[in-house]
Amino acid sequence: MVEDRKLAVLRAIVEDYVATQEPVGSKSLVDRHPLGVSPATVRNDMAALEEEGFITQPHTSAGRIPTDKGYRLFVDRLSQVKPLSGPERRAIATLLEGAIDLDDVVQRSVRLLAQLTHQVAVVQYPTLSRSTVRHVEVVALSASRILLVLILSTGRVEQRVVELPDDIDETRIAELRSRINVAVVGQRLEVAAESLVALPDEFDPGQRPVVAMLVAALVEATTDHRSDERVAVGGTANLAKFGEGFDVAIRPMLEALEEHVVLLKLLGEATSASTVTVRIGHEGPYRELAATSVVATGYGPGDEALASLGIVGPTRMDYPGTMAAVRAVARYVSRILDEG
Amino acid sequence: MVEDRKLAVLRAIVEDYVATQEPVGSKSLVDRHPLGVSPATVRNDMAALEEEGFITQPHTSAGRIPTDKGYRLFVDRLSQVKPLSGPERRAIATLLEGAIDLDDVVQRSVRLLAQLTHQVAVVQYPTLSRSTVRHVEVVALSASRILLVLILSTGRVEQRVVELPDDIDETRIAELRSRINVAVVGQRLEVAAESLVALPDEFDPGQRPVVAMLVAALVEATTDHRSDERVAVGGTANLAKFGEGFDVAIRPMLEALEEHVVLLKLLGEATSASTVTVRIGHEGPYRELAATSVVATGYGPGDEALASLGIVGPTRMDYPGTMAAVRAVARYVSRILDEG
DNA sequence: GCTTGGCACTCGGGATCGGCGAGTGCCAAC
DNA sequence: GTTGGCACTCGCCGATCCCGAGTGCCAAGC
Repeated sequence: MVEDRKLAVLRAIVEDYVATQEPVGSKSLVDRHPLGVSPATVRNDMAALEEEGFITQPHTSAGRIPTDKGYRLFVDRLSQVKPLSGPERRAIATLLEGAIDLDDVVQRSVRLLAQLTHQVAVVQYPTLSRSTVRHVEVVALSASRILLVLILSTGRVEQRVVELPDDIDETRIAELRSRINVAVVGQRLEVAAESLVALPDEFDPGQRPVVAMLVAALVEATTDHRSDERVAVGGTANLAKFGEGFDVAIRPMLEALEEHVVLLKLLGEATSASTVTVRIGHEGPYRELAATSVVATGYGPGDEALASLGIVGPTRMDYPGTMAAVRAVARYVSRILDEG
Repeated sequence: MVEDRKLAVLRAIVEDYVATQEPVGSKSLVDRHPLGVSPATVRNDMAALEEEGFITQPHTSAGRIPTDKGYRLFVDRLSQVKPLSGPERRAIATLLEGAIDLDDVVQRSVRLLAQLTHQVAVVQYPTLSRSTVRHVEVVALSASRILLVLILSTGRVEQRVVELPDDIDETRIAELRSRINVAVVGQRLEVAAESLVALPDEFDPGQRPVVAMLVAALVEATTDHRSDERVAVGGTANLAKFGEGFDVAIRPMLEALEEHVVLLKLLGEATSASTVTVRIGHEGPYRELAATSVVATGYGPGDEALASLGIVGPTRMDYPGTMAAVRAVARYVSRILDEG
């Protein structure tokens, strides 16, 4: 079947190009792959593939390299997922299980991902808005200074200091603490914010101003999405692999990595926890990143995606291996979050 | 005075080289600086400076560039501190004052430093060991799971979950909370750790195992210096300025930036809060970083250095400007920490 | 009708080479 | 100690050339 062989040729081109970083010609292709046909035949197929836009020549009289469209076809139809090796799985499991707290989980994941894929890894911190309130602590730092500590189901801790106009005694604080907790523990953040807003009305008129101040600080802490934008980046040193194509590839990537908003947008397209999303080259909104691809997926306890993680690298990358690594890490992280 | 002019020549060479990135010759030197002598004279001085090891020629028949020794002399004796502009000072102040919590302060500082210096900025999180305990919170997550939250004077929060063998009721927890706080609030971490170790003995023998478990977790949290090693890195995109000398300069830097331990060692030499330390090229322990310099200083409330911050960049950098920026940021950050 | 070997052609990359010019060191004169 | 003059050095740049990998096309073969 001719069509099948054409696809086999495309697959072979992608694999060779990713491995060697050099345009691949018809001769070397038949040498390295058991296609069972002559170079001339492969040339015909290549001409057809080029016609259809899957491959291109950097210049006349050079081999072919895949286009973004070619990579896309490869990723969608030609690549089978490459399962991780046993040792790799074990390494992931043991490394992540040693994590102490949420920060540590994120840090470790990002390192892990960078090591496994040899690319730049990006891990978004779990979103605040989808997590629930585990506990609210009210502490008197001095007679009129109150420290509020908000502990979330994901292990995240937010804190705010509130300066009160008047002194307040321990009994009051204890009462406040218990009533606030009764009102919000176990609720999702958005819901908790609503419950909080209604809270001052339940108190004596005399106390309401104080309660209102505390509530305001808490609401601010729950609705402040600044921290949603936190990401950890790792494996930047892998950029050094390039060497060639500096301006085209590395500079824009370094810039993007600084801009966490951009990163989040890139990752954000991948919201489902069960699928690995691949954005190839120009497919994204950023023209400067035309030479880079993003492989990302959501993660979180259950099948609910609290946040995304993934890698950013050159379009010319090992997609099957990378996708497998991203998926594996996402699963393990989700499991850890489930237990914690 | 001849010796004076030789130093003036050195200063001019450093300034020109930093500005143009190109070896500077005798002719262009006299054109751009009011030395009041002819190129020939400058050549004589240059020969002497080269003899003494302050400058060198990349190859015969090229201009001169400063050696590490030349930069050292320049930094120590020839450069006068370049005060920041008013707008710059104001920008620093307003940006840092908008910070919400410790994390935010660090993040903002690192960005600021990167922007001001156009180099890669590194800020170490305040060391745990020198800060004091502000509050310890004990929260029951379930009947037998306890969450410990340790809040420090620097605004840092550490948390640990402890699984108890038996259930524990709220009264006990309240008692534990209050006694633990009485024992440690206001103490430095090392002291607090000691107070904690003695604590179980004050309880009934029946309660001691539980107390001991909580204490162990707290002691671990206070003495765990893992978190001392936390650093924030920013401005990596500034590395793209290089372009040339990729392998020699950028690759090792990217690698060092990944290795936080290495970074800390580099910054760590700068422990004093009042002086800005400069390490030039080969002066440090890392041979791979021979093409890079570090400008760093300590910071912290009062004159006590809780941690370090600084920048890493090519030896060929604007030392006066960079030193001024590093010092200014350190001062403002210290002030913020003082108030918070 | 696909496949294949042959063949002329293209063109980028590396090697070679010569001229240009910035910069030097030295020396004699001031 | 400073200066102008001068011969010399050597890296950079552009021009030229050649090689070889790779192509497209065509005619013959299965």
